[in-house]
Amino acid sequence: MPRVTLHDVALEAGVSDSTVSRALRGLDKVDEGTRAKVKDAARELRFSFSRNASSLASGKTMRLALLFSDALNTWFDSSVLQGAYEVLSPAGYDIIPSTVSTDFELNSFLNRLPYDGNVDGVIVCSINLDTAQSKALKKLTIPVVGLDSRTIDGFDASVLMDDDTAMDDAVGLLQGLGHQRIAFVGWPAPGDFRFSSQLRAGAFMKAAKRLGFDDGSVARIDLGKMNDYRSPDDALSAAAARLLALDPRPTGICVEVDGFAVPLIAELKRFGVRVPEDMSVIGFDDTDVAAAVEMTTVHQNPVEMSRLAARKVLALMRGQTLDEAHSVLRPMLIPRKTTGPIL
Amino acid sequence: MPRVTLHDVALEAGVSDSTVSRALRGLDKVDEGTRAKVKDAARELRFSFSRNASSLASGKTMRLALLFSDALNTWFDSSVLQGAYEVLSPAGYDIIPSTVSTDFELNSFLNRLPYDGNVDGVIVCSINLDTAQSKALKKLTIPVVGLDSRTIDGFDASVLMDDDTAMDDAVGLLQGLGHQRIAFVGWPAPGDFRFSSQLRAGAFMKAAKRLGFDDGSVARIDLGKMNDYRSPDDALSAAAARLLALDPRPTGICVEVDGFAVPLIAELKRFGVRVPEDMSVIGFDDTDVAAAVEMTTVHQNPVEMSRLAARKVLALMRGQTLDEAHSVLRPMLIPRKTTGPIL
DNA sequence: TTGTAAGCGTTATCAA
DNA sequence: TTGATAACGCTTACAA
Repeated sequence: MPRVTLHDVALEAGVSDSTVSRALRGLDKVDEGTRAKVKDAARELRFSFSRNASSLASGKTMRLALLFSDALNTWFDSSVLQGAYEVLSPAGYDIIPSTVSTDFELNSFLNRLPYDGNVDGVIVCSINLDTAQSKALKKLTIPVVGLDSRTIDGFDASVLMDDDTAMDDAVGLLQGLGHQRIAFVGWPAPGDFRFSSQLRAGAFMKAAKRLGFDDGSVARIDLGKMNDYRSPDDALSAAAARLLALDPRPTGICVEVDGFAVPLIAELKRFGVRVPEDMSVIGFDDTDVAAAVEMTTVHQNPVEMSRLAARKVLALMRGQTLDEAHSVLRPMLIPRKTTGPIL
Repeated sequence: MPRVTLHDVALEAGVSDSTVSRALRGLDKVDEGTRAKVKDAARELRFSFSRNASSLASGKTMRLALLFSDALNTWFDSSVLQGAYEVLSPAGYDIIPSTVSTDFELNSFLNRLPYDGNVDGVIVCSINLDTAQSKALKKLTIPVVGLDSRTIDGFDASVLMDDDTAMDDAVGLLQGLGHQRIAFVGWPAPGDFRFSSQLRAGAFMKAAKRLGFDDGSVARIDLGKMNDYRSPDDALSAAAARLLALDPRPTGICVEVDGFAVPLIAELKRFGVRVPEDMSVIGFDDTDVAAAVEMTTVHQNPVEMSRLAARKVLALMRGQTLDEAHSVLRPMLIPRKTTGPIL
């Protein structure tokens, strides 16, 4: 099956190559009559552009890279994929996902980028860059937007969640329900990175302080990295054990992500701790699972966040300037059945 | 930031362009001394290949298209993305997801493909092709593998689940628990397509017959398409209402997908039907949500299926032949807490 | 409004 | 083992 080229269409339509190019790309300064003729020929021959050739000639690749630090089938990452696809695909862009799980991989990615020319833009997801990495980004000629990153440094644009306010809401709910002793349970992240973990734990401590909890009544459980455990179940047991060992034992906890909070509740039950009678639990994300078990959680919408980020790269790739380069979204606390008053 | 080209490296290393190309691609017939020299120059200049130029010259794009009929952030599709990424990325391939939701879109995709030359292969996911479409595929010069499709017609290779056996297991469990009246609840699929719905409904009816249920004791609820409803909640209410209207009312049901089964259970509870006391429910997929609510379901592993499919395209793209082009995987019934004996 | 021709950055063929 | 040189399929000045 020999490739049908622009030239074939030109021959068929009886015009020059450049006219075909112009006609098919919808440029002006083309007689509508010839355009119709060309389109007919193209349709008949089933012509479609070689993106490679177009890219090579024009310098635009019409491709965008999405960089993740976790698996593509996680709730957050797959939502980002979908959101980005929704806005980029109609604009004619292909999206190309990649993942990195170590700083080494991240650095290779970042180092290759500036000289690479294989994509027109990048969305970087849930990755916190260090100073050197941010600096590397600044040298790029293609736009890079950060999504769910800690800082906006180095990014041409970004979309972040306001974790502080969310945490105020969450801790505020526990306080309002009468809880005096509270704790934060960090999620053992996969890979080398610390994600936003440190962020949420820090936000929790700040919120607690702001709301008047004293040091003795606030605990923080840091479980390290997932790789430190033989299995996710082990991490879960560790979390439950450490929680119950706390003295005084907290009656209200925030768990960094829903995906860890839901099985933790089951694990707690196994230890004889009822939720919410003995302990109130608040998660973060509002995934399907959280909704299914009616867990109180902090809702965020990564599809929407990603659409916004994609609109930003798109504008930047088109050479436009953004009126608001850096957006901060407000997550929303959804009280459900895993939080209750002190009995 | 001017692009660093192969030529720049050649200049730096004091050799010809072609030598750089050969050296960097690891081809033989290159003196190891010069190769080292070239590599040094490349590293120093931070050179990386332009995929576009390589593709144009070589005819290989090193890109693979993934075609879905549903959103990228669904459980199944995102798992496929991840599985494919795991095997194709190390092999140097980029993966490019696209979605189609109408037959028209599907046809445009298929028609463009053969003359397109923008990808080296395609994985088609959960899409049932009609005869004309299968025929169109056969003309392609790039390999196309089907994943979770109804038939293997037109595909160079495929990975399917054995829905029949799974259904035998599911219906068998209900029967074993003493249920005399059973029903299948179809999931109102989004978009134009019917996915594997018809397949599972059909498999259910067959399994029931095989196990000795007579026509009067088996019901099948077809809810049409999601687009027919104002909201997913409406579809849910419709399902529950139709179920309860059944006379005699079934005591055991199979629901096409977990994602519909879980909220349906909640809806049933609202109607005063307890699960499993009044009605046993079996789902399909074994998603996180199913596990979280301890629902009996039929487990399948789309990440693993996708890895297998990806290995197949990869081999085909490399011109190898497959010893087993078409694989059928066996799903597994996981009994949990939504099924119980007749009380 | 249309055509000519020079790239774009590689690979591949053929000589050397 | 290396080096010219002609593709690859398109875009884009510039000329007509």
